[in-house]
Amino acid sequence: MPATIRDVARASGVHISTVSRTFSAPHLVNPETRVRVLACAEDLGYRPNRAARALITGRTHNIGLIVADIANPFFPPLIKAAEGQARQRDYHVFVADTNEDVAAEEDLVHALAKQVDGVLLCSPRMSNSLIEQVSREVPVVVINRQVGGLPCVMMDVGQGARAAIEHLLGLGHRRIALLGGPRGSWTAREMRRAATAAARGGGAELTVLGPNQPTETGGGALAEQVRRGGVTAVLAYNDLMAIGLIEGLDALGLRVPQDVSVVGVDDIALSRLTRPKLTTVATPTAAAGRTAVDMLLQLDSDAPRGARGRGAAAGDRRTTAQVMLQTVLVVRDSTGPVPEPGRDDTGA
Amino acid sequence: MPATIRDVARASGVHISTVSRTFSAPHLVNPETRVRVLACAEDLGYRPNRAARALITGRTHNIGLIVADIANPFFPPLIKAAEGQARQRDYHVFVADTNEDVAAEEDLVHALAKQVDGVLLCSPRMSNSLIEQVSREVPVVVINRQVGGLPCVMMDVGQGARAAIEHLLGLGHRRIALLGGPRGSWTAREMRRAATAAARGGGAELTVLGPNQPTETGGGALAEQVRRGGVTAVLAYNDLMAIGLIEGLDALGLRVPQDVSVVGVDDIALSRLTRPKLTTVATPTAAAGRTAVDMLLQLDSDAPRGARGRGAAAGDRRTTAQVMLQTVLVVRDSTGPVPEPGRDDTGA
DNA sequence: TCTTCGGCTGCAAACCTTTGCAGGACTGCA
DNA sequence: TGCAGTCCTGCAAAGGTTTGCAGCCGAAGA
Repeated sequence: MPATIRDVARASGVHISTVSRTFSAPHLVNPETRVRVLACAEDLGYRPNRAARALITGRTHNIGLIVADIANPFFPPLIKAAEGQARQRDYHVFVADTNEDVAAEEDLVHALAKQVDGVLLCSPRMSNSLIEQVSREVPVVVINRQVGGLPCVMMDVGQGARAAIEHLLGLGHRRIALLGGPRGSWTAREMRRAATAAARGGGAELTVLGPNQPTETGGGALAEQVRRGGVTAVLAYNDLMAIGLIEGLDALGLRVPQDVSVVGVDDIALSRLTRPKLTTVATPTAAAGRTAVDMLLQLDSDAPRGARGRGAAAGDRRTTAQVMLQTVLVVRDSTGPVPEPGRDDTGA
Repeated sequence: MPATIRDVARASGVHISTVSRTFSAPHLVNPETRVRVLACAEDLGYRPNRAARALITGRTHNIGLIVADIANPFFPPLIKAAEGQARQRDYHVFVADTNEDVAAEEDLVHALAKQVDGVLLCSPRMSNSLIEQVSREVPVVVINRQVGGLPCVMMDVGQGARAAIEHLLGLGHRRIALLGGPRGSWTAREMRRAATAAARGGGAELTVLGPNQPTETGGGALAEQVRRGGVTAVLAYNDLMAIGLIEGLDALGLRVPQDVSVVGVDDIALSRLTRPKLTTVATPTAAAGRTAVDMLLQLDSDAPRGARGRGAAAGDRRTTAQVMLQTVLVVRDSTGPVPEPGRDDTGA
């Protein structure tokens, strides 16, 4: 049923190669012929078969986007932005969810490799060496992690963590807890490094709790530890954990921000809707998605287009762009001045 | 660089067709040969090229998933479930976002048509006739809408709305508002129909406000109208609007549920995290995603597999499955008994 | 010993495009 | 009139795979 290039050729009385050129190199075909072909194509509802085209050009005009958990509210804005940017450039995007599983992650990129011109890896959990290995099979741009010389786009959570700690210091807090993220997360390491340094610089004590599941439940589970630790402020790995923690503290009878200040990271839509509204480090997720797509497509057009097969597939011109996006601290209602000493479990 | 079937054939000393069969019809090849071929394939890192396979089989093993807005928290759980189900069946999924735009929606399904075995249309904004038209080009399963005889999976918001209204009636409310959804939404119509009937049955008065943008802002904008209307309870088109409304009411000095009861629809993760926790009609979005994928794949395997080209592409065996998923009312903290009469703007 | 059959493998066409090469029709110039 | 050059078009190979058909080999039955 679907019309092929041959049907159009027959209908318009030209050779298939002319039809092909009408679409892929219009300047090579006589204007009159072109309009005739276009008219027939329109009539028959012809659309070039991308798979067949990919077979010979080596360009699929698809990209893959691999994330740890689609339902984690951090990702949808990124996915949306990436998809929009890609489509504007006439690319379609495969979205895949690894469920935070390393093996699934690897399988996925292999499975997708032949079908895409490149893959976006969001907050991958794979080891660096594994990532480098798969990057030899298919062009890769990494989001939210720095791995070797691979192109990547990061959000400066280090700076964000520092700003958050300084904000807390400014409110008088000196005993602060950091709710760590998942094992193997680059972001988690960066935050820890920066937060520790900032706390030390401000003469405060920072205790690290974790690693943890980066979810609401993961945050809630730490409420008891936070209470026992006697800290007056908490920086959480992300907003979800911060919100979970606030819930948990509430259940223990601790109020935010009167008893404990809490700051999150990401500024997901949700953080504006909870009560208290969450103080958080806003990460430019949409910009990251767009930038990553641009980088990937750039990489792609730099690649040796004609040299298919054995050609120097990669390595020649390693575009080693690594961009760092700025974060900004958004102060809302979940942080406040350190409580007066003399409370049950806060005193020295 | 990537190994082809030919490389494997050469390495294992058999014809390419034998390699092909090793993968797609293993029982046709001698066990010894098979292990040898498999070993060579493994060695060379060979993976069948799906595009080439698609070219001849007519099956891409891809599906398309078209949603109005990836960032709307209603969709991610559905996307996640659909993607998981698809991949389990060895399908990859294209996700595309229409930004609530009808034209984009149509373009998208045409653009995707050649590259997928079927398309999932989530809460489409296209007209019925347009949907039926595109469904002749590519198999379609519609989610959250009933259109002609097309296969679809719906969530019973009618029943949900009825349950919500009955819950409110039970709490003594007799003046209730319905916050309508976007124009052209099937769900919105169903809710309205059911809610009106239920209210009338219970001797209550139901005023419909809308249509509206199905967002937090859309809900917030109605706070003033709700106050002026003097209603004691509100059923919102979805949780986002309900939450926005609660915010708006709060700004006007009205407390939920003491002054006004609010019920949402969807039970997005968010609704458990706001204060007060939202009473809402839970819709089985994940189940809907999985079911829709199953239906699409079923459709696909029913189709005349061999008869490519002119064959009876559709129409023969219209699998007209239309499944309706149950919803359930989740009572939390945003609904309560009707306030005592005598308050400023509630009295008759 | 001859046939038959089953199990396995090779052959080649087909799927739909793109693209280097060559050829045809024309134009303009000498 | 002849020639070079330009524009356009057709030819055919190529890309990686599947699959109907035919052929080979060996075993079983007669």
